[in-house]
Amino acid sequence: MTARAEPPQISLSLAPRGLDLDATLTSGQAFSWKRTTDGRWRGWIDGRPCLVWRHDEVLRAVGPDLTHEAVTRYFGLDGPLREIFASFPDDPWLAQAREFSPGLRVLRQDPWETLCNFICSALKQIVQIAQINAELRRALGEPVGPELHAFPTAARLAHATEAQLRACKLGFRARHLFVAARQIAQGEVSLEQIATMRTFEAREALMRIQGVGEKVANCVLLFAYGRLEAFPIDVWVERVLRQLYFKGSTRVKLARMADFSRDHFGPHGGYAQQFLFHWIRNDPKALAAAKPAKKAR
DNA sequence: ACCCAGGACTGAT
DNA sequence: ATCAGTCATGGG
Repeated sequence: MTARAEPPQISLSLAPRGLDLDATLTSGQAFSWKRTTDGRWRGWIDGRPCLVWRHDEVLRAVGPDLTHEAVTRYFGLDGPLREIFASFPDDPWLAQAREFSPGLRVLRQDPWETLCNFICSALKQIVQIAQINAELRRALGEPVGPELHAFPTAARLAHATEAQLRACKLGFRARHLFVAARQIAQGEVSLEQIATMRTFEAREALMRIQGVGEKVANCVLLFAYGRLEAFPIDVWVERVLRQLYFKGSTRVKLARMADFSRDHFGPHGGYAQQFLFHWIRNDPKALAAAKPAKKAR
């Protein structure tokens, strides 16, 4: 404890009925959280810095202007979890994935930052996306404390130079992010309106943004707008589907896997997708099960 | 040295 | 409509 006066903070607690912070915050949906040396998590909820940790059955979060409602919503603990899980198919792979990390939750994050994160995600590893997020904050974000920068607004990114963006290790994604920022700043696409649209129209609107294809649109719908039916298929989920649900067939096309996923995993398929994604990337048994057949050499 | 990463865009069929 | 080529950069 420092002797200095603390900034005004609100402390709160809730019984989350199971929330695995480590799994949730490292599962490739959020990219601005860092684990502290004592196992807590520093990050942002609704644009406000905070510190989050779990003690037994209680989740604690501390940060200026933080509310119980905001934390509950962010961690997706206000949804009908029991109904969601009950809607899952009786499926041995999904069952294993859920068993691997039962406390994994789908977050509901800020749409703008989530959009940027996934525009930057193309052909990047999760750690690198987090690094880009940190660079953008440091270079262009509003300072809100020592070594603490908010995520830059669309207007700010729109007025940056493409060279500034490239300096944040964006590579070829710099142009995408730059154009996207201008589109949002000029109101060509409204992230607020998207919240009111049906998922299909919301997806089409998102895909009008530069750097946003079907996969990124689905990530934003799932991880920011709470559209649990959105089912992103990245290289990992494609691997799971192909190897475990299509018997390793090499010719099944992406569109068919998307159709299958919608039918098979149901109205909250995106949630199932997140269990599968985390499972295949972290459970050695899953990796072994989904390993492609050895190519003849 | 080589392959891969939570892909999207472009231009040619 | 489908399909290969291309786009930077860092990790394993």
